[in-house]
Amino acid sequence: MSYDTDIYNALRHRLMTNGFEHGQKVRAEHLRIEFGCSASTIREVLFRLSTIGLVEFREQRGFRVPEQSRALIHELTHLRVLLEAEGTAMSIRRGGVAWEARLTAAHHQLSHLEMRLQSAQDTAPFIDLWFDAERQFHETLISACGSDALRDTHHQVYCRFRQQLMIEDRAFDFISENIRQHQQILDAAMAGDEALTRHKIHDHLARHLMADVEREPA
Amino acid sequence: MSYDTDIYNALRHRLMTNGFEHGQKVRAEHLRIEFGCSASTIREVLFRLSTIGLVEFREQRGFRVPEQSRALIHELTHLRVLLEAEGTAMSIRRGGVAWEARLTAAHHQLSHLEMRLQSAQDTAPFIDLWFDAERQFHETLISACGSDALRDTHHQVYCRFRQQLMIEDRAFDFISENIRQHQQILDAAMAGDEALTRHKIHDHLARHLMADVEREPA
DNA sequence: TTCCATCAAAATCTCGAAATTTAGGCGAAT
DNA sequence: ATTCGCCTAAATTTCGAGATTTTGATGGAA
Repeated sequence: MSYDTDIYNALRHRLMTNGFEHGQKVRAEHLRIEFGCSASTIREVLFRLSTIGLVEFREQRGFRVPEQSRALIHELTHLRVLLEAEGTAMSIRRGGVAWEARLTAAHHQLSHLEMRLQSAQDTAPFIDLWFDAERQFHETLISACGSDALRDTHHQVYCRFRQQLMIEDRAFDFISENIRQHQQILDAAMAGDEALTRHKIHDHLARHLMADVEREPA
Repeated sequence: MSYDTDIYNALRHRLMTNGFEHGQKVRAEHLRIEFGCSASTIREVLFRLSTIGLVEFREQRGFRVPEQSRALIHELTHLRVLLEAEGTAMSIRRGGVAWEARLTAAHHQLSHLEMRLQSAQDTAPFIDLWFDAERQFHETLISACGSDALRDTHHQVYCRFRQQLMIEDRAFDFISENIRQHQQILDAAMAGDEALTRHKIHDHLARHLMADVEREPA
């Protein structure tokens, strides 16, 4: 793994989790010192990240983290539904036992984590683990779709989605509903029911579309 | 427009049309001389292009244009159908008169060009114009979808698709069928029939999925 | 107080060169 | 004739400096 790529991955991960505030400026100069490399190297990496939308570039004004936007979360959720539903349907057709095994394994990990979350006093130490497990489950869903282009596209959308969502305090408020929905997706997929699986994926992601409605009355 | 961005757009355009051969190495050193800038600047641009898949980066071995792959064309076509059908359906719901006007205009331009193509002796001078007009028509279809994220994603997929397809000798073999299909898409969209529009978009792009079957018997 | 010009500090942007790595040719040994 | 290792040329990667631009603060005028 090259130097460039290391920094690229490190920054991408930080941008997807909680390393930066929305709208905050990304100071290439500071990162240069932190990573101990030249400004050009940082600049390269930031340009790469700007191409997929994880940072915004403005001429002569450097890079900054995109503002959080309810509208953008909607758009990215919509794309996720589109890509994940299609990718999962393709996986059901092409997948086979190996895929079913991977999916069951991913769900088991996630499920196990969510169970522990329900009874935990302090959810903080689980946050990173849960996000990883959730990502793993959703990526496994589409992993047998046979289209690298679809997986790549989904990955980009997913990164931006995760960045927009960041860590919400209410992340685990609906954990029991999450457990139920993940189980339903798994069941439908294992039963080979494409239509039902699409439907359940839509339902699962739709909560991000509902957020506005929830808040309106408050 | 910044220097960086100029070079980015120039190279992207060249990669999408016929500036490079598939699999050919992209020599940063040569481009540096051609564009009269430093190696770092070229490198930045190439990294950006690699993030969306227009060039491939291999550590210590520079950048190269992706190989042409029938499978990849299939995958990108599939994504185009997914994104364009959805985006157009949204445009039908949200778009209004302004969008209908834009779409009619784009189709008129394309249609006019295709008519001239049919009767032209030498199609070569029309190629670039036609590709631009076709892109314009398809981008206009989704232009009122209300989702920047969908438009951005479609743009990336479209760039890669165009690069994979490049200029085929047979580009205009089916020009009369193209005219008919574009007209059908326009009619369905103007009639506000989402389902029919989706269907016609699928039919129109499906010819890229059929290419294998066509060639198999030969 | 508010607005605007000026100036200094900090950040961005581009470049050319040095260090590192790959690519390809040449000749010797099997 | 083929293979292997060496050597040179060419390409890459990284860096730090200098030029340019933005940012933020200070001070004077309305």
